[in-house]
Order: sequence, then C-alpha cells, then structure tokens
Amino acid sequence: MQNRLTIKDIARLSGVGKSTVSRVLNNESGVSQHTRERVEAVVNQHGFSPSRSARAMRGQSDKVVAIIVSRLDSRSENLAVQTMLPAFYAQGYDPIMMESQFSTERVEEHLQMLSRRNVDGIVLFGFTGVTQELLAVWQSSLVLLARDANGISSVCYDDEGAIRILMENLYARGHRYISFLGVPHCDITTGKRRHDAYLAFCQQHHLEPRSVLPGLGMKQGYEHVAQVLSPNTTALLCATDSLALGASKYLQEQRIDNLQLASVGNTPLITFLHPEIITVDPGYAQAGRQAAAQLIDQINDRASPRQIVVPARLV
Amino acid sequence: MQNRLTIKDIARLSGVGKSTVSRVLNNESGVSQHTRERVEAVVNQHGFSPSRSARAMRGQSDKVVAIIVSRLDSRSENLAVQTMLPAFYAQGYDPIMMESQFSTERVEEHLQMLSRRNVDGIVLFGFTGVTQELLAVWQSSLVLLARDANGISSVCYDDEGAIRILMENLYARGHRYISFLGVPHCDITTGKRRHDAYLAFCQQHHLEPRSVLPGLGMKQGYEHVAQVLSPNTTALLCATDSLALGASKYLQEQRIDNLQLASVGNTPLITFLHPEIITVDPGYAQAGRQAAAQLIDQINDRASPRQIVVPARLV
DNA sequence: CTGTTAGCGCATTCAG
DNA sequence: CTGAATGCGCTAACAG
Repeated sequence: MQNRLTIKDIARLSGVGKSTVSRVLNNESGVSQHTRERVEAVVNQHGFSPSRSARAMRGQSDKVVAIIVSRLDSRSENLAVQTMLPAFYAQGYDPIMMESQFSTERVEEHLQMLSRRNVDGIVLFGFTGVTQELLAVWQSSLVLLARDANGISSVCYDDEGAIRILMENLYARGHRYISFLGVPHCDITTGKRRHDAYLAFCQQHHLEPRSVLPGLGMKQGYEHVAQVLSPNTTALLCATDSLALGASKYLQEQRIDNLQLASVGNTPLITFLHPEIITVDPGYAQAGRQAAAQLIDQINDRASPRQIVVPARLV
Repeated sequence: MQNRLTIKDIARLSGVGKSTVSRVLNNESGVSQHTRERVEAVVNQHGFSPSRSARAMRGQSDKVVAIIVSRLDSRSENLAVQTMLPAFYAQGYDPIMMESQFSTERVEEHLQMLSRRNVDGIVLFGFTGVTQELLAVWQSSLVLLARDANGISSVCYDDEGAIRILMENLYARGHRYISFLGVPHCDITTGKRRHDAYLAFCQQHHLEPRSVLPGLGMKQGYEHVAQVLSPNTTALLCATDSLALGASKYLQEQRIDNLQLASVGNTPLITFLHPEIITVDPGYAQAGRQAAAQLIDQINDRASPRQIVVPARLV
C-alpha cells in the first residue's frame, strides 16, 4: 500500500487548517456550512479516510471488538454471528474472531490476549464452565450470549418459552404421550431449563413425562432415543436440532414414521430433512443483533449491563 | 480500561532509555545481555505490552488480516478457517471476519472497506464471479481459496484427484455403473473439474457415464438424483457432501438401500448420517493452514504469489 | 552499547 | 468560526 493522504494533505488541498478538517471529519459543530462543504468535497474526491491507528492512539479506542464463538461450525452461533457482523461494521467496529472450543482455558487465554490488544468489547458465546469471576474484569465491555451471569450483560434465549410453545402445539394436536430428548442439567440453559419446562407442562396437563438427557450431540440422540419410546408414544420433543437429527436417524432405521417430531432450533438442515417437523426459532438472528447493539451501547457509555431475553417463535 | 503503562514507564522503572526498551521489545541486537534481562524482568512483572495503535502508526502495519468467507455456515470453509485462526494469532495477526454471501458486489464493498482500513492481507474464499481484475490491486496481499486466478496466490483443492481416488475405489470394489451427481460447469472447480474427472475416468475404463449437474444445494441433490438412477446403477458419486445429503434423503424415502454412496467432503455430518459412505477429504484443514502461512509470508515479503494445491485423501 | 531527538496522523487545547 | 501548537506511544536516525 503506497502513501496515503493525511489530514494535512486534505487541509492544504482545501485551503484550511488541519483542525478544521478534523472537525469536519468528526461532525463537530463550529464549522461554517461553506467551509464544511468544501472540505467534504475534497475528502470525497480523494476518497480520503483518516488513519485508524492514529485515531486509536489519540482516542483510546481502536474500534475493534472480538467475537468468541464456541465452535465455528455451530449452526446456531453462525446464525447469530451472521446478524452481528453487519451491525458492528455499520458502527465502524472491526470484529475479530476467536474459537473457544468449549474450553474455559482457551477463553481465559483469549481474554488475556484481548486485554493486551486493548479491544473495545467482546461478545462471548457462553457454555457450561464460563463463570462470572472469569468475566468480572470485562463487566462493562462484554456481552455474554446464550448464558447469563451476575452483573454482566447477556442475551439469552427463552428456553422455557420455546419448550412451552412446542408442548402447547403438540398438545393442541392431540398428543398426550410426548417424550423428551434433552441435555444433562449441568448445562443450565439447554439442559435444565428446557427439561424443567417440559416437566412443568406435563405436570400442569397431567401428562406422564418420559425423558432422557444424554447430551447435545447427534450421536447421543441416536443412541438414546430408544429409551424414551414406548408403544403409546406419539410425539418426540428434542431440546436441540442436533438431538433431533440423531433421533431421526434412528427412527428411519427402525422404520418408525408415525411419530411427530418437534425441536427447538430452526436450523436450515433439519427443516430440509424433515419438513414435517415442528420447530421453534429461538431467535438466533435477533440475539446477534441485540448483542451487537448492547455491546456498542455499553462501549459508548450509553447503557449499563443488562440481561436480555429474546422471544422464541414458532415457525 | 484504565491507564496502561507505556514504554516510557518501563524505561523509567528499569532505569534505561525508551529506545532501549523498544529494542528489547523487538528483539533487536545491540543490547547488552544484562540490560536486556533487566528490562524483560520489568516488562513481565507488569505484564506490559506495547500499544498496537502506536506501533501501527509508526510502522505502517496494523497486523490485521481479513478473512472473507462466502457463508459463515459453510462446513468446508469452517474447517479451513478453524486451522487458519490459530496460525494467524501465532504470528500476532488479528483476523477480522466478513461474509460475502456469494455476491461479488459484497466482495467489492468489503475490499474497499479493507483498503481504507489498511489491513495487511486478505484471505478470500472464491466463488464463481470473483475475477482477477477485482483482485488485481491486492495481488501481493491476497490469498484466494478454493479457486485460482492469474497472478494472485491461491490454495486450491485437487478436484481431479479427489474424483479419481473415489472412482478408483468404487471401481476396485467392482462397481461398473457409477452415476454422478454434480454442479454446473459455470462453477469451474466444484462443477467442471470434478465432472470432467468423472467423465475422463469413465472413458478410460470404458464405463458408461451417467450424470446430472443440478447445483450445490441439498435440495438440488434431492430433486435430481432420480434422473441418474437406472436399474443397473450400483454406485452414486456426489460432487459435494450437500448433494450427497440431498440424494440420501431421496434414497431413504424410496427405500433404495443397495446403492454405494461416495462423495467429496468429509464433513462430520455426512459421516455420522452415513457411516458406510466413501468420502475423500479435500484437505480443508491443510488448506487453511497453508493459506495463512502463504499470506503471512507474502506480507513479510518472504514469498511471492504462488498457486498451491492441497492433496485429497481417502478417509 | 545506550540515551536523545524527531516525527508518524490525528484530536485537542488555546489563541486569534 | 478557524488555525497554530502540543502530545498520544512508539520506532528510527542520530549522537554520545
């Protein structure tokens, strides 16, 4: 990259002082309409844009945020990141990506590196093991996704709501023997909350609950569905799309095709493979948007940490 | 973020001049062992790290690269990015992410933004429509993935090799009626090259080719497999995992289970759903590593643009 | 070998 | 309303 123009050049070219150019660039008041227009003309004409680094050094903020996903190939996180990126770019923030791979040590390493790098903020996709003391330092410049923690911002999915919607739907369709395939309770959100919501609905409607909580992989779904199937089971509710995928493989192999599937996830894959499945969209896209917005607000001191829950929606 | 230490503080704390600290930080020669150690001690003790922005301003390089994926939820690209990230971080580069969504206009926008931001380099996942004139300006600081273009660096997959390996394998297993499900030729690599390799093998072994090239989505696979199935077909070769996924859905619905499936992709999903499938790993992981390495070498003028092909491997 | 000096491009006083 | 001067943290060129 060759010699870029500087604010000084623009000043010379438009016959004003450097500071005037600076004022125009930052939309500051105190510049006559006439001068402003002339400077803007020169700026546009040369496609000038001020040096990030110089600005950062002066300011404090390098306008860089980090997004720490658990895994790059997580469908749900992809959907959230997809809406997050444009939101950050629109505000002039460069998002750098990191992968935690569900390891708290990795998160710690990344956080440390980010603190050195002086990033403005962080969006962290939470998982079991990510505790608030780990994040305490970042409190004011971090948004946790899919998990909540005391004192720090978070954007969570409405686990109870998602399950309730699905159960109501299944119930309305006449199903009375609905089994549940879920995730262990050590996973608070996807595990405990969704399972509890299932149990609550069953109790409220005098249904006999029947559930197993093997984990969140396809494989677990495949290997453990059998345990919740009884002769009178008519519907199967899965806590995640991955579980549903695994379960569906088993069902197909066993030629069981009279079971109504339902799951929370709404990822494109499951919808393609099973158009007849009933799914709830936890609101990944909205969560991404909100997380970005909240983080930016916090960075600019326009908001304090707060817990956000995005609504689930039947599709 | 509170007041961070500066190089000046470290200088004062260790009783030397600023430039000496700078020399130590940059591992420059011309510093006595004794002084170096003392400075390093102070640096470590305070966990000091120099300001990126200040460095960038002085040096030109902000040590930032961009990764432009086509879609965040592309399995293959995920696998490549997964190895790329650590490679960049290891060399002190911050990778910022962008999504092209297969739109050349988006690529153009992003490229323009990146030129303003003065990034050091770019990894771009290519697709049909990405031409060399678009990239010409970046020539020396761009690595194209999965596609090649004149004069610019690229890391490609061995499309011919991948197909040949699979065909040889199928042939060796006794299959003589092998159908092909592929992608239109307007997609040079995944489309034309793979199809041509299939045709070449057929001709060479006097097999009757039978193929259809609907596209690269699951849906296309699902809707068009039927066209290549004849009573004597014993094997089906798919140009991508997505196609295989779509095809397999159709096969399952039609209760056709005497067909040997093969595909190039090796994504975890297909292997889970169809353990019996024969797949070739195009080398996504290695491609990511290589792309990062090549880009870094180019940035540091340790390499000129070159075309790399990663080998395919039967799994 | 080491300290001093002078900018890099910008935002921010401070005078006009 | 506007321009000149100052310094952010760092590296490079220059003296000791």
